[in-house]
Amino acid sequence: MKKAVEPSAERPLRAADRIRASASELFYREGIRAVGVDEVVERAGVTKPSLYRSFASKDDLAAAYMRDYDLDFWEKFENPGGKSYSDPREHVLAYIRVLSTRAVREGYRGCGLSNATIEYPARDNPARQVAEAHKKLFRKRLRELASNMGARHPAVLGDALLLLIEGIYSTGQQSEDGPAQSALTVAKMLIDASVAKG
Amino acid sequence: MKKAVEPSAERPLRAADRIRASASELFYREGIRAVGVDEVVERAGVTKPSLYRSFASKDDLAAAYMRDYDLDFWEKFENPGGKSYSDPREHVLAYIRVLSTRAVREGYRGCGLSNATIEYPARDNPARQVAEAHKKLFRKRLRELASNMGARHPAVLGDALLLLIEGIYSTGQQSEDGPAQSALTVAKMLIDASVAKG
DNA sequence: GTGTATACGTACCGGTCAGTAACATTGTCA
DNA sequence: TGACAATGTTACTGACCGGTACGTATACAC
Repeated sequence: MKKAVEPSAERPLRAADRIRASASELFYREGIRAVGVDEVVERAGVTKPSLYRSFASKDDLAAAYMRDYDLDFWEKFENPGGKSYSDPREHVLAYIRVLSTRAVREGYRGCGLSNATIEYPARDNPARQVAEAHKKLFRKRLRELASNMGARHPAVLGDALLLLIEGIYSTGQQSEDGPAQSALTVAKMLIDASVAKG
Repeated sequence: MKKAVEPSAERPLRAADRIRASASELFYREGIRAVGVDEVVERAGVTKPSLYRSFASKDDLAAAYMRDYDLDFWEKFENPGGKSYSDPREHVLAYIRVLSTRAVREGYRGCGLSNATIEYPARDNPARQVAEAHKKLFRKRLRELASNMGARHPAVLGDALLLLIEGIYSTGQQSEDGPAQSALTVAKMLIDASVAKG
């Protein structure tokens, strides 16, 4: 049998992957602009040309970071705390519970996608474009969940939850002991006020 | 009568002030890290040594930008749309109305203070410190207004409003036609659900 | 072994960035 | 007129940053 020419699984971990991992960690913690490519490759234990063989530019690497972040996000959102939920209300509340717990811990750095949007105001930036596409989908998903909850105005409840969640991302970086600790209560208020009673 | 030695009012506008104005505009629009000192002085119509005669470093200039922003913010917050309000509920709603109108317009760039916190994750950064102090005060002020509204739990309503407002700042940059358009409705929901009826 | 492809490293380039030194110019007030 | 304060002019530095030209090591094919 011919040895499979799969683009290599296992193995000590290829340079490109080490770079992705290193970039994800550094870009999230310090911000994309603040981190130089030298720092990325050093932490990855590889050299610069290896980076530019797999990524066309730093912008391209940043976009890859965004895509990785996006994947990771959906895993966390759809299975908050590692569990899956059938009830949309419990689903959203579980995500917010897990999120707001993380958000009040020291060193929390918010949502990498939202942060990138702030670091790169230019619409045509590749990283920003990934982030924008993500947020569009996230909004749609929240609206869907709001609808499944039986909200009178799913669009409004969806937006309310999105505003709340983005508020958690943002204030979580501003201080520990921040408003995120009230987030779960607020989420319940919003849902209960939006869903027809009885 | 001796001519007052006020630190100079009127006059064609001093270099330091032109620099502050230029920096404020550029830092807000493009982000602090993205703007070089050369660009700041060029727009101000002055030269680099003038900048460094009035500011110790770029970080110091960024901190000055934060202080200017802070002043401007409180003016906008306490007198939304140029009017003053005695009723706390109307006051907050007026701010959110004006804010969310701005936030759905193209080119909106959110809150300069929140953005700086994201650009500078390090706690000891001078600009970030100004931003953090500001947010602490803002939270306190919102709690105060929530209390004046007669909220059952002023801390919770204050935090809810803060989360909402930060959510507007953030999502306003992500797209026009964004969730900010629902913000006023959401604010009313939050307040009504938090204030004892009857 | 020799060819070939893959994966990686060494060393460097040009540009930009924050910050400065030294000196010239202007306006104001006495 | 003379002194002082504020600003402009020019030119420079050293660090960093994104990006690249080019050489090297390993492994498999025949």
